[in-house]
Amino acid sequence: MKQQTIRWVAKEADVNAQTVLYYERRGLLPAPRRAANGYRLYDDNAVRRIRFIKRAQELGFSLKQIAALLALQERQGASCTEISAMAASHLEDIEQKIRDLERMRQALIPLVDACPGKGPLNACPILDSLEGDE
Amino acid sequence: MKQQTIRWVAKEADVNAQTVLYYERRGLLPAPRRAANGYRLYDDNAVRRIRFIKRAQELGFSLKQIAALLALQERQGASCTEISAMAASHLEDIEQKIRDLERMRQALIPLVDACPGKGPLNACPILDSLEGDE
DNA sequence: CTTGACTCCATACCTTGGTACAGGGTTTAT
DNA sequence: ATAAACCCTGTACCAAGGTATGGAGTCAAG
Repeated sequence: MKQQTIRWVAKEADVNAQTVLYYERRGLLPAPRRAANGYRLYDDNAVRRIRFIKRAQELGFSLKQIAALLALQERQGASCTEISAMAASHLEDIEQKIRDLERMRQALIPLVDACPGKGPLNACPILDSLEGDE
Repeated sequence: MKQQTIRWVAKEADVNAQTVLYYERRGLLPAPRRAANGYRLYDDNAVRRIRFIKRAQELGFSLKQIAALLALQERQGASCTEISAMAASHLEDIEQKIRDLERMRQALIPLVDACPGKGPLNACPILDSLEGDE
């Protein structure tokens, strides 16, 4: 398991080297070992850790949540309970966002449909709606 | 149509007075008339304008997009075409976001279902998935 | 031995939609 | 006349997830 530079780990995990530093500052990556010259030394574990972060981001987790997941993962004697709770809560957040967007969509569709796409603005149903014809 | 202070317009439109200033800086509200002492003077049009902004925000439009909508609304001789195009494009953005969230949801559901919610972490399907069992 | 590529650290900048604060003038009420 | 409450301008701050820049040290090749 040879130790490599920040540029190496960044390339392996397909992120920017700056981003690796950023993750370290955010507590998502542990402070790495240092070479004699002060350079950071990374190994495969660091690559795996960054890939973990990326996958969690793809599932919509924020870096803050991911930090919590990683902390749990590290903690000796932790059980699935908290991980499961976080995932379930995050799933609810996502479902809430979907509902919010779905509501916007349902409000927009009739407006887009009703708008002739030409003609004067004073007859535009979209603007009418925004101007508050309630 | 009597002229009133920033506090009044903020209260009428149900926003913070600071927010009114912010909208002015962002070009969403025109620079208002001033009283002799330099105080801003607003009328009902300003209230309507802020409410327009709020309603557009509820439909998911960004302030930048709203500024564009307002500019079109002001422009003499503008037609529905551009408004319609903006709304349609925004609707597509929303639908894309819904698809993205839906994808996350479909990835999360089996994980949450599979996780026993108790027991050791090394058997947690959620962490397994994030650790990259592809 | 010098140039280019890399690293270090610290700090600034970006977007979005505000909110807060400092330091000053004004207005209103007591 | 003085304190509370309001207004002005300009600036800084917040979250989130980075990206960029500056000045300095280091390392490998020609």
